[in-house]
Amino acid sequence: MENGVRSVRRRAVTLHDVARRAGVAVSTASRALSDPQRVNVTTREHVQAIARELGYRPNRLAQALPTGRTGMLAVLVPDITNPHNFGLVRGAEAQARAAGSALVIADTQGARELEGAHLDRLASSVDGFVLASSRLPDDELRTLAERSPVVLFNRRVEGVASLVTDSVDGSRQIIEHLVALGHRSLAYLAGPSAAWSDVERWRALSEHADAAGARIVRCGPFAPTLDGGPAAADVGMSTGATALIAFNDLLAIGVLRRLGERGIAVPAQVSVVGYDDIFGSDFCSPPLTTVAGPVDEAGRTLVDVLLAGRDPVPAITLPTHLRVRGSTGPVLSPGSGA
Amino acid sequence: MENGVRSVRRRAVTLHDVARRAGVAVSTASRALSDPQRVNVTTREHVQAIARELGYRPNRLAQALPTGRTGMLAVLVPDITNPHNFGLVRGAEAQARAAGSALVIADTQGARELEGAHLDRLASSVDGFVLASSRLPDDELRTLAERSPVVLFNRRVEGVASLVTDSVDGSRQIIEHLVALGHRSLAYLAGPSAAWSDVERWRALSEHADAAGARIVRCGPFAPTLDGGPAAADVGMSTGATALIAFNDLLAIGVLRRLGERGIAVPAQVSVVGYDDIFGSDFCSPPLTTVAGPVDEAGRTLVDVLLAGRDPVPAITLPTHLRVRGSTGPVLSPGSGA
DNA sequence: CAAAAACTGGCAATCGTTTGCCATACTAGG
DNA sequence: CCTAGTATGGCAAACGATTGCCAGTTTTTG
Repeated sequence: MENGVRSVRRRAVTLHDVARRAGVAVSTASRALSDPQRVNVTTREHVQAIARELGYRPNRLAQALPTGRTGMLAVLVPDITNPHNFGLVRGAEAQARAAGSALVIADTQGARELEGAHLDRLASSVDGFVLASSRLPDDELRTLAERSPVVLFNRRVEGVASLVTDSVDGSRQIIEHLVALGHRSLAYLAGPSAAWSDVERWRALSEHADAAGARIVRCGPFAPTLDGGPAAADVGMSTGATALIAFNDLLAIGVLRRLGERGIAVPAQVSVVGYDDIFGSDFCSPPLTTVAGPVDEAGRTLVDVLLAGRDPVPAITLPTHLRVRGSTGPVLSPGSGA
Repeated sequence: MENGVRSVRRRAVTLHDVARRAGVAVSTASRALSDPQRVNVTTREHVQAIARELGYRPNRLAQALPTGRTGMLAVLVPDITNPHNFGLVRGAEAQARAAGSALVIADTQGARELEGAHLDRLASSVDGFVLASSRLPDDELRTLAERSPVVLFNRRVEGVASLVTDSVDGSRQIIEHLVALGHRSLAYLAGPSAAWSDVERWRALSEHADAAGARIVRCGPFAPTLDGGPAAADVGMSTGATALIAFNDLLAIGVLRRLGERGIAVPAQVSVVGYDDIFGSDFCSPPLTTVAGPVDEAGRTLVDVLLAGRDPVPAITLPTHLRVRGSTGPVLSPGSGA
């Protein structure tokens, strides 16, 4: 009856409180709540009723100590600002929530040291890591994976679980598309050289371009942000290429803006392609042709892999497809235009 | 010398290991690391050296249990997808990191129950909550604030720390701007009615419109997303208004797209305004006139407030300003156009 | 009807750290 | 030289759960 106090006290209701009130031992109370069949139905229901009445909420920290399961998953991204990562985070969040876990987000700023610091900092607090576009060297990742569950996104390392969106095939589709439109001289506007996907994309692009008989040059690296656009656009144009392939959409949109400022018509004078199909790439002007991957699904799957454990270490590849929009068009011979 | 094992074992180095190796009690080891002046300089340095040598990392969970400080902050947003929240998260992350804390992100989907569930779930795992656009009733928020540190973003509740971007003043600026352009008939495309800022914005808009002698009608509510755009645009146009004010930029951009599809020229036939100045509002077409606030700063300040404690409960207002872009223009009399 | 099996509930150790308190040793003051 | 005061380090009790093991009490089985 000392119920009406609605007290100012901060102390939360613990299992001890429940046990005392129910007249049983803590161990029994614990089992009544988490291991139902281990305790007599009447006792169990009594304890559960008391717990409900008292508004008992288990202290997750205290639970985590003996069990080793914290119910937290960490997601490390190189740049929270990049809308690309938000699809990932959204998918991961959804799946984590469904599994009763919460998500810790950290921004590594694409810096190896910061990534390591976060890893150290969080190691004891989370059940596993999703590492998006990790910049850590292969062996460090392998070592890490030995001591805690890790799954890589858009990075492949032998022996470590990973999921990539198939940007190799995406690159093929880009080349195919551009060549079909008559482009023979292309420029790749590179992202950070520490990024695995930059290497992958460039490799695939150049191979397929070769195979298709097109010329492609690599410019950069540029900052993979809107702000990287101007520099990339100018360098790209100076190569004389008729199509610019940007490391990602952020850069591509930045390029588009710069071209607009300079009065260069897209796609009449130059075509532009990106990767990721981020928020905004469908309503920038012109809308961007880009390689889309199922990011939400990626987020969900990554969390799944993390929670499922990984005996045959999975190396998943999610398909991509080229979303053709207004930023690419047929190459115009110099005299054919206006 | 059994160092070279580089073992497969997962067990992390604990304080016990350090203490044993250093030949001191755990308590001494603990103090040597966290309360330096409590222990003799030689002992202290010896312990620290051992700790370093063994690569000791304190288990944050175990630390959190007795101290009550977890070093985690939770940020609850109604929609991770909304780029508006990116800025907030980015700012919060930066400040949290600077303070040695990590960030837990949860998506409430604008649903009261889910928000409550997350709150319950995380209460014991975090040092405090940043609640963005909370949908919880005032008294629940007050109760919550009594038992754990809470700071509200874009919501004001007596007795609870809060920070809002001044959308009241932003609304004034919108009206002033539109009226100056000759608009006298306006429509507000409302967001979720459970959203505090929707109420605020509408109140300020209608007051200022009245004062300026303009007519304004309220339509909706609409989903505050790109997908809400078509419905909002169509209803808005049916009112005969010459300017549409959307609850947020997401909705506004959706509206812009719909108007484009319907062949309605912006701003020639109708002007469009949004709130938030999200990523993309500067490169959609036409670029969106919108009320911008310092979101990054907001994120940082929110975390500051949370960590600082709050004796005179702070109620901060951050200034906003209207960023005029291409989506608003002078009202054209029917005959004056083409 | 006795013995074995199955149920229930409790004791106590454990997870890794922090921290109040006590004991010892050493320093300084009178 | 004795006493009061101050470093220094250790013991052990938290923090709030989980869980292995054991002891009673059923129930089942032959």
